[in-house]
Amino acid sequence: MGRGKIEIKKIENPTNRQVTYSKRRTGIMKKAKELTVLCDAEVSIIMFSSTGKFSEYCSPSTDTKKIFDRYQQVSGINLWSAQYEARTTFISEMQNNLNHLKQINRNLRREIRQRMGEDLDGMDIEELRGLEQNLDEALKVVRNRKYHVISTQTDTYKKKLKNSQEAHRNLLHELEMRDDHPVYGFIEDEPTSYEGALALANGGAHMYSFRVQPSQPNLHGMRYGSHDLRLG
Amino acid sequence: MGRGKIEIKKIENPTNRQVTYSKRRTGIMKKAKELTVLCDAEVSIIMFSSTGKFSEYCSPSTDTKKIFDRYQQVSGINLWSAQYEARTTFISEMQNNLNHLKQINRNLRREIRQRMGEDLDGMDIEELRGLEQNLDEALKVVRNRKYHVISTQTDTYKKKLKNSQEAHRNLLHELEMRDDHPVYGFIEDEPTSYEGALALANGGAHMYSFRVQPSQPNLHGMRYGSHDLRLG
DNA sequence: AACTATTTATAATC
DNA sequence: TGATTATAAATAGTT
Repeated sequence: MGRGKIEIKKIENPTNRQVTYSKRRTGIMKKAKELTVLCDAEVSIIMFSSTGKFSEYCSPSTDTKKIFDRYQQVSGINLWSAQYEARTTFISEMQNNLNHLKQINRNLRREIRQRMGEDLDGMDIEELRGLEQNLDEALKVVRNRKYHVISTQTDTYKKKLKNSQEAHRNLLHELEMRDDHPVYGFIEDEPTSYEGALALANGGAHMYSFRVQPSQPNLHGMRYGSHDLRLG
Repeated sequence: MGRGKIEIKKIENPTNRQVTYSKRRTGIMKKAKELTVLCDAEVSIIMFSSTGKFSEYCSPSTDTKKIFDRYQQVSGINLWSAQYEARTTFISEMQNNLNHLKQINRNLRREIRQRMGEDLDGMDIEELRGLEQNLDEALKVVRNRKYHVISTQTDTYKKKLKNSQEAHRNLLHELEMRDDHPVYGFIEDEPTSYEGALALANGGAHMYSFRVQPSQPNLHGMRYGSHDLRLG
């Protein structure tokens, strides 16, 4: 339609091509609008000119995204299904892992409660006897360990004290040699015997202050008693 | 264009609407093809009629997916981000939950190991003392429970035995009364005393066979000893 | 689905 | 670019 008929093939003159693109683009968009209104249709048009210029039309009742979703459903072409479905699988597997872990944690908690003498109602004699023996053995090991730690710490303390005393004596000696001034002796204000340390360890105050760094900060402060751990 | 001018508004007659849709759809598709060829453009058209019929056109040099990808880049609109990113967030949160659960799992296992007298190296005297006391108390509770269960079972057993004996006597009595035949007396082949049952419970054979149904089947068989639980 | 009178789109031109 | 216009193309109403 126009002053003359044209052959439908690429317009080589870039200016002409651009002009025609502009005119025909307007025409298509107008037609799309008319179709939308006249026929109550949903239409999405996306186009790029040869120079990369982008234009779109979308019927007002919807948006490009909805058209896109519907397109996928109808066409069966799933444009991002590969990634999407991979994720669905992944999520499903994670969900299973999560549930499995929760179950395991519940069991572990129950075991701890039983090891604390709680929740024993469901146990038969065999199980109770097994638990009793296990606790008995553990108690012995823990006691031995405690005594071992106490004696080690006492030894270390004695050694340090001895070194300190010696250093003090040497200092005194040096001072006496140099200035001939009399100086007060070393004063003991801590128990040095193993027995003393043991007594304190069984109920006394905080004699030893070098605490081991807790390796599980989120459990610290509620070990051997409280089990109010969230999540599972 | 046609026999008469028409107003651009929805065609109420469904048949007319469908006919017009069909004619104009053909027209737009033809225009799109011409535009593609004449102007070397990329065009994507997706449309749905009011009856839900789907049609599409895409310039042959490309495909709808590429057009959409390009559309996303140019428009900045992310066509699938909403669902996709929601999943990303969800996965991330699950990952955190999983890690948290794993950490809790490790802590619970460590506590069990320590309650079994293992893995005590990192514990200071305060902690060891706390554990020792806790084990000691638990042991007492478990022992009491065990004795309680044993005595209850023994009582039940005694009661059953008594009933059985009585039934037997009654039967004998009835027989004697009826036929005047001499019959062998009741034979005891199980210990009936509390002391006997206790002795067995502390190391003997499986006298009591009524086992409680395990409420954690996946832990059954490795309680109080093995902790080879997977996952975490 | 074919026809055709008419409207509409647009190629060439300014 | 934008307006004009002669003409090709599209299509509304009809068969």
